[in-house]
Amino acid sequence: MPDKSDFFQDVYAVARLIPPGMVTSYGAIGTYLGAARSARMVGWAMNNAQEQAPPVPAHRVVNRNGLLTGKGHFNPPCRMQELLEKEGIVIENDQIVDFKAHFWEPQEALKI
DNA sequence: ATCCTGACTTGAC
DNA sequence: GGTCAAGCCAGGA
Repeated sequence: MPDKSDFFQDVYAVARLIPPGMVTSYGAIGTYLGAARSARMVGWAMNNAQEQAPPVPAHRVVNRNGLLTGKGHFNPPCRMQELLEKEGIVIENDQIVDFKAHFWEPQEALKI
């Protein structure tokens, strides 16, 4: 059934596990999946995530800088920022304020 | 088949 | 501390 690699499904699964008000980085997911050097694939997976039936909170996934790099890839751009702000995350200049405090690590959430 | 690009990360200067 | 360059895998031309 896996049209795409299971890696993609795994990325979606982890992304959906991200609790509201929390954000994570592509590398964090990649590292958890064992693809630390393939953070780009995580981003590519997110591109398909928009077509996935179960909505994937891609807006909770940002780069290691806490910068909303994928903002322009959303259906309506800037939607990402609004969604994050709606969840209580403060964003300034397309960058998450106190990103470290809102950082969510799959390895920690899924218990080591 | 090659070359380039891309929602990234890390190491080095 | 910021900036540059290389590495990474997949997809499109």
